[in-house]
Amino acid sequence: MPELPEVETARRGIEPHLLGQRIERLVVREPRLRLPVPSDLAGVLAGRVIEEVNRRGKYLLIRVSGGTIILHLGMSGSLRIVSPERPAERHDHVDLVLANGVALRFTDPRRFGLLVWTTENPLKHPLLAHLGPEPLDAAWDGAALWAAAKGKRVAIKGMLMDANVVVGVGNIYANESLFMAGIHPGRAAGRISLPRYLRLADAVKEVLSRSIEQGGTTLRDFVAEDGRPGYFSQSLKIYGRSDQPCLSCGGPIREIRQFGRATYYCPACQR
DNA sequence: CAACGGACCTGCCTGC
DNA sequence: TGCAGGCAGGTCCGTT
Repeated sequence: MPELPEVETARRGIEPHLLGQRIERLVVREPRLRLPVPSDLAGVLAGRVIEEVNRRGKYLLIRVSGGTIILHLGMSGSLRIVSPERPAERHDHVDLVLANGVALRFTDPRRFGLLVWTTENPLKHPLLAHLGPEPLDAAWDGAALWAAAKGKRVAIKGMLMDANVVVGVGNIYANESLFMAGIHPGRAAGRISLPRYLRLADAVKEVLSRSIEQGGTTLRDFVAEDGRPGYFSQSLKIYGRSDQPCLSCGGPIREIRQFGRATYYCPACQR
C-alpha cells in the first residue's frame, strides 16, 4: 500500500484518534518485523501521552511524552483504528491501546514494516538521518533534482526513487510522474536539462498531492474499518497499463524492468 | 563513490 | 486440482 500519499492518508486518518490520548498498553503479537519490536517497548510506553503524529518520507513519527515511536508500513503494512476487543487476525502484529477505548492496529503480512522507539530527535535516527527533502515542501523544486543529478548516469527513474535524493516517491508515482513530465524512465539522470527537471518536479508534486486528496475521500472508510486508502480507486495513467493505449497519444504502453521493478512508459510521449 | 543484484517475507495469480 | 514460479506499493546490505 504505502507510498507517500498512502502514508499521509494514514497519518491524517489516525491523528484525531491519537492526539492527547494516554497509552493504556502496547500489545505485540509478532515482534519480528524489518527490525524487531523492542521487547521492553510495552513497558516503556504504558502511561505516556501522545502529543503529535507526524510524517517524514514514508515514516510515521508518533511523538509521545519523552520520546517518539517510529513506524514504517513497508510494502504491505496498514493501520486501522479498531476496538481492542476485536479479535486479531493472522497478520495483526501490534495494537496500541489508548485510554479513549480504541486501538491503533498495525497489520503487515510481509513484515517489511517496522516499529521502534527513540528518545532522541527522530530525524537524526539512523533510519531517517540520510533522507532527502520532502517533495511537497515549497522549497523543493526541479533545481534541486537537477543539482542532485549532476554527473549521474543512473536511469532517472532510479534516481527519483532514491530516498537520499527525494523521499516518498515509490514505484507507482515514479512511473506516473515521468509520464506526466514526458521523460523516458531510462534516460540517464545527468543528461536531462534543467527545464525538464522543473517540469518533472512539478509533476511529482501534482501526482502526490492529487493522490493525497483522493486518499482523503476515503478517510472515513479508512478510520472505520477497511484501512485502505484510495490507492486502488486511483486513476493511474500509466502504471499497470502495459499494451493498453496511451491516454495522450493512443499508442501502446510498454512495460520493462528496471532495478528489479516494473516500469511502464509510452515510447512516443516519453523521451 | 556509483550502481546493481540480492535479501528480507507472505499472498496471490498464472500457467502447466 | 495441485504445484511451481513469478510478481507485488520498500529498504538495506554486500559486491563490483
